[in-house]
Amino acid sequence: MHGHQTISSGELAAQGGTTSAQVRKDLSFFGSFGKRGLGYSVSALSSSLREILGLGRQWNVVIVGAGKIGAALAQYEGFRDRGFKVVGVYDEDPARVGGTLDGVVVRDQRELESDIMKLKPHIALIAVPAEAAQTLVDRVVKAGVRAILNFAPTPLTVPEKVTLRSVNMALELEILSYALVNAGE
Amino acid sequence: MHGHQTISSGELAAQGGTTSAQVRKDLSFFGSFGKRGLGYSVSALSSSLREILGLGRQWNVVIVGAGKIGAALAQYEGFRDRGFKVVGVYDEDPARVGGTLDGVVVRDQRELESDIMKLKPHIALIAVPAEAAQTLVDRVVKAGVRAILNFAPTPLTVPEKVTLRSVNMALELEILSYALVNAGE
DNA sequence: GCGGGCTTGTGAATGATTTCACAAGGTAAC
DNA sequence: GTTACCTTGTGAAATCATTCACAAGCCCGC
Ligand SMILES: NC(=O)c1ccc[n+]([C@@H]2O[C@H](COP(=O)([O-])OP(=O)(O)OC[C@H]3O[C@@H](n4cnc5c(N)ncnc54)[C@H](O)[C@@H]3O)[C@@H](O)[C@H]2O)c1
Ligand SMILES: NC(=O)c1ccc[n+]([C@@H]2O[C@H](COP(=O)([O-])OP(=O)(O)OC[C@H]3O[C@@H](n4cnc5c(N)ncnc54)[C@H](O)[C@@H]3O)[C@@H](O)[C@H]2O)c1
Repeated sequence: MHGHQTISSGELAAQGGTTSAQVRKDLSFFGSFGKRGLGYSVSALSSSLREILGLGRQWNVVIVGAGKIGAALAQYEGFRDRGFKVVGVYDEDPARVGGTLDGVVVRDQRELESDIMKLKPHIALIAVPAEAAQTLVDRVVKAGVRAILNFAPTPLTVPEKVTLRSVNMALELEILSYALVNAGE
Repeated sequence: MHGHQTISSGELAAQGGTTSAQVRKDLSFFGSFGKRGLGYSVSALSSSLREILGLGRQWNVVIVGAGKIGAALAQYEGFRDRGFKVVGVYDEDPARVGGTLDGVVVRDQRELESDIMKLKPHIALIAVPAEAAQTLVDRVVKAGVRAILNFAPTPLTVPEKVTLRSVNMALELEILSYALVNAGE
């Protein structure tokens, strides 16, 4: 941020909107990265965290559903920049299959299982309507995917060995709605 | 779900992936909605919660940034279905200004302040590049918006009276990355 | 090499959240 | 009406998370 070589827990806390003690406790979970009296070396901390988070390497991603949000995700530079590479996009709509999104061709969802066996993607993004989401999750899990990020606004279940996270934007708006109704109390 | 008239805390918990005690404690924060021995009336609970969350009414939303994610959000039916209406979309790119997204015309970001004063939207969605996000947040706050949902992967600050929530998809992927690296330990 | 000034790493204290457990109250069958 | 059975609502206990506070360690100037 300032081009400093080193940064203190207090400065990190200010940037992240938390407290210095919190930053130190969190980092101490992984080990001791700081130097007393000085703080943390920005470059050493950054590379240690990248290592710990598994960001040194490339992760391959498939996107299921090439609609509005699926297309936006497929073309999102923020993923590529961070080492997440879209290796496949799938849809059931013949009008979308065969189209191209940021260099990746949209393929028929019937190819999903065989492609996953072949490409061995690490992560699947689920961007289909809520009604179809569980079915697609079951299919990618069966084909071997162990990490899923879901955008459909519906609860999903996965086996224990699979990590599932969900982004629920409508819920976010409902939380804002509640905050607005209860503002100034 | 089953067409039941009534539902127990245990069934709600199973659906939401939590525990029955948790459901009852959470609901008790707002009042007593259940009948002992029977559970909760689905319709009464649903309308009470809609009331409490402020979902009876329509909330007007402006979207700042008509790029890939902004366009997807502008056309997202899930928002309209839940009473969130997109009343304006803004961009700085002349190639996008004047275009139409789901019936809403994209307007020049220079009109942002005057439009907000006029339309009085309740919520702003920020879908511009990270570098521009804080500036746009400051502008919509100054113009009177009290609730913001941010999609740019950057920390933002707002005055205390304003509610800010952020959706950080790259962070979600990093969490999955960490889970994959530490799988089976 | 020594002392002053900073900042880490971490136990202990405090605060928040979740889980437990059960009395109170309701249903329904007979 | 009585009994057998459920489920809520909620204090108390247990767990989890944050904040406090400070000894230990490191840098730097002298
Ligand atoms: N658009 C948004 O901004 C947005 C935001 C948050 C969440 N979501 C959620 O993301 C999901 C997709 O939303 P969208 O707006 O992109 O809708 P969309 O209708 O534009 O896209 C859905 C796509 O999924 C495809 N599809 C349907 N069934 C399929 C199947 N079995 N296999 C493969 N593909 C299938 C459809 O052909 C379509 O292309 C929905 O669950 C929605 O609630 C969307
Ligand atoms: N595409 C995705 O799936 C995705 C997912 C998560 C987060 N995001 C984030 O959302 C933001 C937008 O991403 P995108 O992929 O839509 O990028 P994009 O480049 O497609 O869109 C950004 C838009 O913002 C406009 N813009 C730039 N400065 C502006 C200003 N001062 N006023 C008004 N408009 C302005 C640009 O003209 C462009 O149309 C980024 O911060 C990105 O990190 C995108």
